[in-house]
Amino acid sequence: MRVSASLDYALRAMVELAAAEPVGRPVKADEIAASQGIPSRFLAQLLAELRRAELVRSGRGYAGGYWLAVPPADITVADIARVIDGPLADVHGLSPELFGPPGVAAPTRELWIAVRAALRSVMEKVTIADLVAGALPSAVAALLDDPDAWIRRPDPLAAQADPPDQLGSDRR
Amino acid sequence: MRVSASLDYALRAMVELAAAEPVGRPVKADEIAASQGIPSRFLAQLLAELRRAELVRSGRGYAGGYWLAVPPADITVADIARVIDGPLADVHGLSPELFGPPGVAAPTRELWIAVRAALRSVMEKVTIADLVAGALPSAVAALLDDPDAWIRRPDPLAAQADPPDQLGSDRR
DNA sequence: GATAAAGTTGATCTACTTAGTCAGGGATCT
DNA sequence: AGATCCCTGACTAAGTAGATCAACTTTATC
Repeated sequence: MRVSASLDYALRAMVELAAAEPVGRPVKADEIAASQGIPSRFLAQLLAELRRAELVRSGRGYAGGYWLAVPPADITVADIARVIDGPLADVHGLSPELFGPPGVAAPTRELWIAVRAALRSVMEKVTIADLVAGALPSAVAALLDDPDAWIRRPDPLAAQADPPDQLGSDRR
Repeated sequence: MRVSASLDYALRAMVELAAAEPVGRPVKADEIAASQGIPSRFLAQLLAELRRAELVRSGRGYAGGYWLAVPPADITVADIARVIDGPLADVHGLSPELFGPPGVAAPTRELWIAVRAALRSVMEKVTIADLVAGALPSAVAALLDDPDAWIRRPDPLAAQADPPDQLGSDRR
C-alpha cells in the first residue's frame, strides 16, 4: 500500500501545471523538475504517459511545454493514479471482485472491496483544483480533523523488541 | 496500492486458525496450505513472521502446528498488514507526515494523510473474528451498500484506445 | 530410544518492477 | 539557421516479490 515515486511526481507536476500563471501557459518539463526537485528525464516519461492518457497536452519548440488538457476541477487524484500506477487496488494481481478466496476465508473478498471503496472515497473526490486551492473537499478534510490521523503507528517489530510484557497492554 | 500475495496469504491463514475446531487446536501449516491453495513452503515463512510478531504461537512435533496467540477479536487486518508489508501507507519511502512536498504541491501531503486515514478506517476496524463470522463492522459494511463499490473502473488506456470522441463524454 | 512428523533457519533463484539515464530525432519559435 | 524543447525507445542498476530447497532441531508416539 505504498504511493510510488512516479505517482507522487506526476501528481505534483499536475499541481504545478494547474497553478501556472497565467492559466493555460505552457510550462516546461525542466521548470517543473527544478521547482519540485524531480529528476527531469524521469519526469519527461511521466508527462508523456499523462499526455497519452489525454490529461495534459504538449507543445514543442521555443515556447513549448505542457498544460492541462482539462479543467483542474475535472481531474481527480484517482485519474492520475490509474494512468501512472494502474488500478487503485488489486489483490495480488486480481481485481477484488474477481478474487475468490476459498472456504472460510471467503469474506476477505468483501474486505478488499471495502478497502478499495475507502481509497476511492478519497482519491476520486480530491481534484487538482482542490490541491491548488489548498482545501480538500469537506468529506475528505473530515478525516484530518482527528488528530490521530496525523500520528504514525509504531512499528510492531520495534514494539516487541522492547518488551514491557504487560499482558494486554494496549493492543488494537 | 496493491495487496501483496504475502498479505493475502497471511490473512487467509489467520482466518483458518481462528476458524479451527475446537478453538485453540494447533493447525498444521500444510493443512492451511492445502485448504487455501497456498504454496506450503512460502506459507511457512509467513507464519514464522507472524510468530515473531507474537500474533500466533507454534508447537513442534507430532501434534504440532500453529494457533492464535491472541483472541481473534483483538487482531485487526492492519496488525497483520504491518507485520507482513510494513506501514499501511507511505509515499515513496517516507511516512506521509514526514513528507514535505515543496511549493505549490505542499497540500499533497494532507492528501496522503487522508488516504492513510481512509485505509486505517477499514483495516484497523476489521478483526479476524469479524471475518470468521462473515460480518464486517457496520461502519465498514456501509461502504459495501453502494453497488458502485462492487464494479471495477474502466482502464483509462482502454478508454482512449477506442475513441468515440465525444467531448466530455463522462469524465468525472 | 528410534522414528517420523513438524517447525526453523538460511541460502538461493527467477522474474518483475522501480527509479532513473541516454541518445537520436522531430517540431517550433525567434 | 539556430536555439529550444518535446518524443520515442532502448537501456541499466537495484530492489522486491514470490517461491523453492536442503540441513537441522524439536517433539510426540510406539
